[in-house]
Amino acid sequence: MPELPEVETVARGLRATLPGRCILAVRLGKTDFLDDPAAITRGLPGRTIEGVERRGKFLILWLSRGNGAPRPGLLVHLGMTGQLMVLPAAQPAARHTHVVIHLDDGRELRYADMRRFGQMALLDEAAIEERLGGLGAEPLELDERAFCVRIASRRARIKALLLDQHVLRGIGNMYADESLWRARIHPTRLARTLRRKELSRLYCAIRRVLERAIELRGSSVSDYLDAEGRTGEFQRLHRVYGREGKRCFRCKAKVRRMTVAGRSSYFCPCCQPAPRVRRRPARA
DNA sequence: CTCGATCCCTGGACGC
DNA sequence: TGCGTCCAGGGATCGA
Repeated sequence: MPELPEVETVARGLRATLPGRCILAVRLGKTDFLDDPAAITRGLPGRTIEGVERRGKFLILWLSRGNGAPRPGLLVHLGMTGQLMVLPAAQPAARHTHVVIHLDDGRELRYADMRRFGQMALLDEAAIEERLGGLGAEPLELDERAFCVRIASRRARIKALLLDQHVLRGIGNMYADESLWRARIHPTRLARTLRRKELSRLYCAIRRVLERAIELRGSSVSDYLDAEGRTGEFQRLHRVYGREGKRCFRCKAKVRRMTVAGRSSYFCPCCQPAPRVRRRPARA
């Protein structure tokens, strides 16, 4: 599952090799996940890739503009199973490859996505800004005070807030659970009940987890691969995610799983004590 | 504002 | 061996 560290790893891989390359042609497979397939096949050829940016879980390939027109960009979201790789044209395409972008150096930028939960759109800069305008802050560019301001007054459960891309952008289910475990906070705690010390622990935990995960090129739990086709290694440092029934690394209690905000949440019932009062709609 | 439910999609795990 | 069923989840959307 590509979250911030995985997308950052892909972005770095693409940034190392794509800028300056010109797009010769585009070939599409299944197109049901593209908002405008024709815009992509018509609009990409002839453009030069100028830069690669990540925003939350989105990637933007900035492209050369034609005669004073607004700057175009290819906006990409990897969804659950999306992979972007730069490979020699001679190499056979992997299964579920749905977008092939031919480059002027004999390589191809390929997008494969088994479940097609991803997105890809060719838009001008204003449209990209508009589309991404609702995103929250970059977790690694936010100081502790600003983090507290965003979280402290909210009534929602902390896990739901961490997953909400309008609050912080880039955190998904794995890194939310890993951060909450490190901060010793139960996923159903209401954000506004978190004490200052807990908020501080959570802020630090998020930073450490994301920074370390980026160093290790992300987590390959299912089929995540980076732009060069390599796996990440941070899954080796996972402490709770996917470890239901196994022993907590801190206290040896058994890791539990419950659904929070519609997603599986793994936590240690001992290190991350549940809130005492659960909200129940009063019913006469 | 916050919640749960629903949909999109495929492969892998599981039960019989 | 083979089939059916369930589940995983990012994000959008809808109704409560």
